[in-house]
Amino acid sequence: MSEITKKSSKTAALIQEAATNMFATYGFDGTIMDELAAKTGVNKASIYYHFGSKQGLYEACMTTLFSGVANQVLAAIAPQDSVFDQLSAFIAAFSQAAYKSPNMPAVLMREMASSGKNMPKSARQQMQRLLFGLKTILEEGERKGLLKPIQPLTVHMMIVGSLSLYIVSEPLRRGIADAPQADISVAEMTEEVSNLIQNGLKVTEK
Amino acid sequence: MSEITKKSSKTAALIQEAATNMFATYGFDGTIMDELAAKTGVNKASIYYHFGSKQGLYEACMTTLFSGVANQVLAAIAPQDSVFDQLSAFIAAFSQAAYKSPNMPAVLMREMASSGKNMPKSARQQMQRLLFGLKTILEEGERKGLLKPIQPLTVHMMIVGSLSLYIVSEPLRRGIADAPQADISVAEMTEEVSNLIQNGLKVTEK
DNA sequence: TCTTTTTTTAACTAATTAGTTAAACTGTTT
DNA sequence: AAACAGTTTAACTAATTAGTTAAAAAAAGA
Repeated sequence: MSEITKKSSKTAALIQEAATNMFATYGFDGTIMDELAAKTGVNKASIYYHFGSKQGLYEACMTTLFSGVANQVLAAIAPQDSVFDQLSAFIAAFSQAAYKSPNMPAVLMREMASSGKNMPKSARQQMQRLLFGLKTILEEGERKGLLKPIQPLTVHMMIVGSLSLYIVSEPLRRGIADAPQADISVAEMTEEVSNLIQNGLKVTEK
Repeated sequence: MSEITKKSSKTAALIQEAATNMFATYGFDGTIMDELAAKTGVNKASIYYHFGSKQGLYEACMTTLFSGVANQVLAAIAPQDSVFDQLSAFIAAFSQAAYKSPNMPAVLMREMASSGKNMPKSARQQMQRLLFGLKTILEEGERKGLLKPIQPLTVHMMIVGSLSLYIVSEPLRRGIADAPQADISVAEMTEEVSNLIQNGLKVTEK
């Protein structure tokens, strides 16, 4: 073990995991370092030893939380597939990534509401890469005469906005006892979003 | 003047307006009462006199912020119109309401990320009424054989999620200087969302 | 105009919060 | 085994935060 010991990496990871959950649930200001220490069983000074400050901890959490999102989504897209399959794969992969890590959409929404001022550059870049990947699909579809022209940002917002809102609202929807039938699973939601977007963009015969 | 004086209603309104902006920007925990007092030029004790507590102030702000949203949207729908026009009017009215009051989508997103735990019942009811109004349109469209079957919640999430995310991300998008052409106006976004959803739901000839 | 009620104020309070210190403990290297 | 480096700890600190008090000021009512 050279720079980082086993113990230290375990402690740091434990802190980071708990902190990510708290930041997603309570926001930056609502996450209290004493509570985080209590939650992890780690002494508060250890947190400062490993991460330097609350802000430093936040940035580490965000960097990890958003790292790989774009990779996962872009990796799910096979360029030789039809643009419809590419689009479908994009939506499904984003949905899966967000569902597997609900802290990500929650933080994304908080950061957007705060004008992204605490969002590290690396996280922003991940979002940019998503938009660019989607743009590539849409442009190809338009070029082949299969998809209608549309602003990539519109489609991006519809995918990210709807699925993020759906996923983070799960606890709230579960609490609404008067509308049990109104709720749907993430798989169903994803498929419906995907179908609607594909049908909405598909060039139809006139 | 009986229960509430002119001066008191002016002061309370001034506090509430400034507080709403701050809650939307910084969240509940990030909004500091001393700063709110400084921003309004009102003594902090006056805030407590009028609203009782920070939580009481928050609830007053939220109640006002969300009041009328459903009314505005539902009022924009003419039941004798085609379901496409109804849908279009729904989307346009929500977009306008959110754009005119960007604090609303910002708070909505924050509250969703926090499982809505600080969201007053009245605000929740407004959202429920929106979903119900949309459900009515979709069911009518399906009954008439004009719209494909789809879960109202899916469409609701797509409208609210995409437009809210778009509107609150405006400051962030403006800050991204390397993609000026990638941005679009709210009118264009609204129209594209509306067209895509309508085309995506439209029953086509086989 | 006087009395009552409402509102605002300056100053204060107790609790909370992010962060710090230096010693003790643990792990690594020679 | 000793020296060095890394990590954790208990206790502490200064600043901040939500909230309070009682008097002064303003507004309303008779």
